[in-house]
Amino acid sequence: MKRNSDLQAHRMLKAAKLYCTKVRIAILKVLMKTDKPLSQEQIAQRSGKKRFDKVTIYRTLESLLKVGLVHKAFIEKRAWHFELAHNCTESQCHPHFTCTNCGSTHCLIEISLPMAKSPHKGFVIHRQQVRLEGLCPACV
Amino acid sequence: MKRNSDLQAHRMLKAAKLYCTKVRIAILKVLMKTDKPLSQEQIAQRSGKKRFDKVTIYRTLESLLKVGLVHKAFIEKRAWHFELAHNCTESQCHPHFTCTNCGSTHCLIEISLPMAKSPHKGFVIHRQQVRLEGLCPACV
DNA sequence: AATATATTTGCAACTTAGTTGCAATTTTGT
DNA sequence: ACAAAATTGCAACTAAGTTGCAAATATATT
Repeated sequence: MKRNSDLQAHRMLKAAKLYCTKVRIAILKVLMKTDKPLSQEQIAQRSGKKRFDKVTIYRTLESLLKVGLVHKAFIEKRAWHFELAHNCTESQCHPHFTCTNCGSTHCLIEISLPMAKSPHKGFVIHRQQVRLEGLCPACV
Repeated sequence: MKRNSDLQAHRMLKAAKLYCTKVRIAILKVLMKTDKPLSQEQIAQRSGKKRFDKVTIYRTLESLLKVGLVHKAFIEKRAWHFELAHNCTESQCHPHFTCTNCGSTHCLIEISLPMAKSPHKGFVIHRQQVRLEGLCPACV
């Protein structure tokens, strides 16, 4: 019995011409169920009792990253965090907010800043990431 | 024979009520001489033949960070990078640009984005960091 | 200048995040 | 069901950063 999210994951992988493997589907489902960027450790914890190897998870995330299905978010506590790439344009994702008090991270999808304009010096800007710090509603 | 930069480092530390130690002065001088954020490894390499212990460097940077003399910049290659806090306002530093081709990082001090406005949800934004990706003049 | 106190430093050992090589397994197209 | 291509899991490793503690240094006081 396949669920909606399974089918959706399948579709995403097919569209990206990636093999539909258990790990990839499991990870996509984990990311579909959350609204926060997750570390490999968090993904491992949430992807079912049969814990996948961390190497596999890293490699899976890398393959999903390469085809643009997920994004890497700024580090908190020195670990990369990943999330589905929905709601993001090619050049800009939503800002990520980290609470300096409790350390939690939130995606502020309501906010978007104008893209930085390249200075005359010959830099070509492709992507922009914004990270915000402050107090979350629970800690204000 | 003390140099200008020594005196300046001394003054900065005095003003911040920190002990004027060799490591702190050496690190401040290293950071004064560069316009890019440096990792502890890079700082170690540049702070003279008598290489300071990395623990010491990390702790020194932390003390400088706490009094606001330096800033931590976004990670590249999974390592924190540090730079003098000059040219930064309380709420926003200049954007950091990383070249996706050669991996070099530049401080784009000419650019500044408007501060993000907090959404109504009760988030209080204190600081904003912007990271840019693209091609540097050498790689265009 | 000598001393007492407070702070900082260096060492060793450890943790955490992420990577590499390779053999075994799984997925896909036929 | 089979072969080719891609993915997975394991073990071992690297790189970044941290902790505890004893020794060394900086500062203020005499």
